Amino acid sequence: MPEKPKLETVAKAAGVSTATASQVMRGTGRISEGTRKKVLAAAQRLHYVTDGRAASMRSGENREIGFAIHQIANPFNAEVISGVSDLLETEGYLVSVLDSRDDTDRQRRNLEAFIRSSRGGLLWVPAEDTEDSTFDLLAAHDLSTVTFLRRSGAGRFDHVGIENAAATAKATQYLAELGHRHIAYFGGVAKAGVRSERIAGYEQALVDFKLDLPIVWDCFDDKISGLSALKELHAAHPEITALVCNGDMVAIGACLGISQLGMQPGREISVIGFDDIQDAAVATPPLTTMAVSPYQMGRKLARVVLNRIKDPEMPKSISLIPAELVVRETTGPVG
Amino acid sequence: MPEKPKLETVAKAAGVSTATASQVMRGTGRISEGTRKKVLAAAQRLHYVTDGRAASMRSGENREIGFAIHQIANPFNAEVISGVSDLLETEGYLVSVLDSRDDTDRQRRNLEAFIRSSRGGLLWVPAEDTEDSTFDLLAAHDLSTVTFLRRSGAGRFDHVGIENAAATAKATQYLAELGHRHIAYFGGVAKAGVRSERIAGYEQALVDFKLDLPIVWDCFDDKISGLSALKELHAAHPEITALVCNGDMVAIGACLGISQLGMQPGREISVIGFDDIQDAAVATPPLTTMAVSPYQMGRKLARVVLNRIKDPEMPKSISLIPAELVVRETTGPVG
DNA sequence: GAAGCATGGTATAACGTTATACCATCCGTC
DNA sequence: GACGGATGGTATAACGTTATACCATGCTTC
Repeated sequence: MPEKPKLETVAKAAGVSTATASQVMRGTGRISEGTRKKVLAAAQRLHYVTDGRAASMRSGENREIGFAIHQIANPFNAEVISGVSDLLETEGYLVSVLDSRDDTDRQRRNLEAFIRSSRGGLLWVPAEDTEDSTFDLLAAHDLSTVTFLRRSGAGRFDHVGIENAAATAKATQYLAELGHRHIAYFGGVAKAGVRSERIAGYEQALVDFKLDLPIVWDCFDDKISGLSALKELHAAHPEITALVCNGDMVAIGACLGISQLGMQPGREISVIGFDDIQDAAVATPPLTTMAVSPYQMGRKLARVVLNRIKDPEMPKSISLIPAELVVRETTGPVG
Repeated sequence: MPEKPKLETVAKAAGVSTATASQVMRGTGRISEGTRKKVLAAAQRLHYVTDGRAASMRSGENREIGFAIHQIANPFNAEVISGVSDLLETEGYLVSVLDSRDDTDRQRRNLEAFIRSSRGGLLWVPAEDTEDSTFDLLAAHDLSTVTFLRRSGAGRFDHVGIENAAATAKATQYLAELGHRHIAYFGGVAKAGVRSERIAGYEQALVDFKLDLPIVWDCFDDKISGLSALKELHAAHPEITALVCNGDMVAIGACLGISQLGMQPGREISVIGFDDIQDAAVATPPLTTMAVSPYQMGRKLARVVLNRIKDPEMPKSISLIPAELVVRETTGPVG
């Protein structure tokens, strides 16, 4: 295996200086067609690839964007990543993903890695319970950072998120209009962040429609947890006829539980999910849910970070995207 | 916002040379406790983080490993990533993921990015139809590269994969022993790679058990495609009583289709999936499938790349992991 | 043919680390 | 008190690029 080729190798092979070779590789347009061809041919032949570390150190530019995410194994997030990369790729950037799995230590190591390598920009879904010191660390190194979904950091970063409270209020209102009076908030465990915003919207709607006191039922946001938690909830509160859920996975789990109890989702108990993941439409029965387009959110996120890179001085922005009620078959009039 | 701190800043603040500061940060153990404390304090105060580009360029080491994957939005792959990172993190490495979505152009850009940044190691699930030139490119830059799942590159890389042929042979054998004679291979579209290995195992078993001629039914590997493809298959070949599937998603889709046709998976038509994703166990009915532990495969993958980094001269290795038949409720005697 | 200018090439000093080699002290020993 | 060996600190040359400034050449133009 030959030595890794560097610019010097290419330049020598083409019979020019490294300065010239560099200009050809960057396409400054100052080099004559003849020498350009020679250099390009040599580069191709030697499989030359610029050393991005040296280039980025010298030029201060880095076209690799980091995405620090809380959970890669999540179809919603996967779609977001697609949206982000599609847009950034058209601008010549590229997105590398680090998964913290909602572990704050791992998250810190991941973010430090992004700082170490001086990524050109940083997209970040902060883990639940992220320490203030982590926000401080990031603020101290001005990478162009955008927080996503979970807003924190005291306005020191751009943010893209969902109108959570408005969404759950809308869901609750819809159920109220169908005649439901005993509506629970179902799923999730966090006390702060996104979930607390959603619970706030739900509680506000209960007040507005003069409904029963809120019941918030904790459980992890996956199908299996949702299934067993639904049974517990039904045992403890048989009066409940409708659920506003923290996510589609847990909502589908709840529907499974309802079926296993010999009832039917949308008849005895209505269920509204959140996210509109792919499975929601093909679940049995198809799930009523609050839809936000993760792909579109990803594109928005990309646009925000590009703006920040272009103009680091611009005041921080906040973009909140509304969720839309998609009625399928897990909701119906109280009966 | 203050300037980004560099080693010089820290050294000055602590009243020592950059050489000393560097030694403290790296923990060479040659520096006295007193100065060590001073430097560490200054570093902390200034939120100093080593510039990995400079460090890696000078030292030739890079503790960031790249994972070029064909599809991030895939629960199997997500588990693999967890396994890889867990093991690598204990060794002080860190895994960043690039998703090519089975697009060979995007894949090439991604791999070039890894080469540009001289990642310490490279894990790679080659996209279907990867060009030879891409393998050449990688071979020319000896990053420690390990291919995963899809074997190619003419033995120039280490490889970790699944015993595909043996697995589908085992699945087919099990169905044959239940009395099935008309067994189809269901799902997938690729003509080469993993799927062709699996089809080979299936066909071999048909021969061994003197069964009907093979029927291979193409369709994309997701639930919805599986659902409609099953109906087409049943219309075209009503004699078929069992399916060996290319993946769990498509198998679950097939089960949905069977139900919609008024039959019951495991009764009129038996179905065996592949992968044993989380949903397989909670599907209705629970899916019989060929299980491989993605998490364990991830750990294996990590071990292989670590060995390669430690000893670049060692001959290339191939590790094939067997799949195990997990019997649930979608298979039963022919009847 | 001298002045002015565009064109195309190059020498060189950064960028922020780390590895090497070197130097100053101090301590103990005979 | 001269010598040998730790111990702990530092000056300096890389690593592979790119930006800047500079230089040589040839072409206009009057």
